[in-house]
Amino acid sequence: MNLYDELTWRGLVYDATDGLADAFAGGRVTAYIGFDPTASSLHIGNLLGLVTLARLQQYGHAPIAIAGGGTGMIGDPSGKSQERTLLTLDQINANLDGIRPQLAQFLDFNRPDNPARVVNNADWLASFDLLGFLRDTGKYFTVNYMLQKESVNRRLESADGISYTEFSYLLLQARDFLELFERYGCTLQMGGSDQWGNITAGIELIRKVHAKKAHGLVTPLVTTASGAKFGKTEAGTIWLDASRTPVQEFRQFWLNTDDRDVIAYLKFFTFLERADIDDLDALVKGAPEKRNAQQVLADRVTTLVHGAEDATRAESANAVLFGASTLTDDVADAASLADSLLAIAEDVPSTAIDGAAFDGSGISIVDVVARVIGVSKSEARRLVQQGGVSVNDRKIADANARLTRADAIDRRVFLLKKGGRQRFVIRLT
RNA sequence: GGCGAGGUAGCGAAGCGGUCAAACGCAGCAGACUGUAAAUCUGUCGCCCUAGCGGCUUCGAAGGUUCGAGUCCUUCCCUCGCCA
Repeated sequence: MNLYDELTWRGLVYDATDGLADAFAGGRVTAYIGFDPTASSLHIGNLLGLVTLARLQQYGHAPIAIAGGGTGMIGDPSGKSQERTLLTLDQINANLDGIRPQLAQFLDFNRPDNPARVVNNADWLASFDLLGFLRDTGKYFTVNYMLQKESVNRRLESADGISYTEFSYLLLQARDFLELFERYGCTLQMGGSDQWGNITAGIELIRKVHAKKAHGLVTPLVTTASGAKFGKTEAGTIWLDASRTPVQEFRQFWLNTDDRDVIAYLKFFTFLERADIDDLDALVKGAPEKRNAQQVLADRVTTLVHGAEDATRAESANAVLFGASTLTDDVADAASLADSLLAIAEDVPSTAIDGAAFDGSGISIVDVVARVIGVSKSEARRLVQQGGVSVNDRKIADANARLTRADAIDRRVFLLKKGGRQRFVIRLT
């Protein structure tokens, strides 16, 4: 299968310029995607672009990831209904330091024919002088053209309007494409569907300045069947940085994927081939409760982002945490169960509590829940009373209940469950 | 600068001077049902406790009127619209 057909099969082609398939077929294409340094870590909303760049490289094309140190100074109005808060230069630089290695992780810099590049557009954008920019870049665009862009137009109609700063953003991103075209022969820009306007502006600029044809390809917005925003959970954004989103939690996110989404995600985010994905598709349809596709998705994506070692650790930690740990009173079993829970404590949400607190009359369940889960006592009490809390697989619905050392598994560890999918290990010290 | 509208819990949006911790919707959380899925139904959704017709802090900010203010008055701040 050629690259264009593969991208199409995977559902990654939301829109593309005419002739892109021929361009792929005609030889090595240099392509880029820009990433905004809005935070010190990328999140899974950026993942589709990263994986797509990697896919491109596998087919022998040359990927460039732009870390948007320059455009980040301005703020892309695309997909935003409100003016953005400007980041300080210090913040941007700190964020760039965080995301650069993440970008690099997905790409191969050592391929002799098509090495990857990570570049910072501040390298050229920051050094433009205003008059020069207006003459060299601004002159190529009519305001009429810019006003027609969806990102601008929507904001014109909104009550908040759009600042001159963000209005200018389009020119900067167009300039990026031109710059990469000139420096590296880059002829393709990719991005999410909200980037189409920015991308076509760059294509226009290259056509006007060099009379050359450049291409654009945008991927669809990743959606969830339930209508929730992709990449967000009750806990917030799913980050690629393990210090922000622990590997175990990252893996859980993928494991909890809706049946209706899982095949699409496998196509988007993994390198599995068509036959394998078709097999999984059949499994989802035939035996959805086995969650085979979700398992594979979780394993593949976690391995891709965090490496095989951490992915395996997360998998085994979750196996213990969610395993059918029938908590018996058998002393030998208790000891081994306690051992296995303590062994995974570092990889899962866990809290250490001074064991002495459990002596005598012990600690109230509400206090334990509030402390371990990190909610107010009112909320902890509510959780308990609504039957949402169990300790060592025993539901505790009495808000006045207390936990003592004797309640602990082998007198040294508790397994606390909140609702159906949140579990915490409590170590007595 | 002038005129007008408005600022209420994460968001949206009600709210005759008393029974307003504040209707309702969304999001969230929990329960039932399940498959660590979805849908549906139910409950819940400021904080604290000795858990009660309990206490405390909230309705842009500060003052004031009143036995009592989200609701009235004054000043200030902010947002939006129209006009200059």
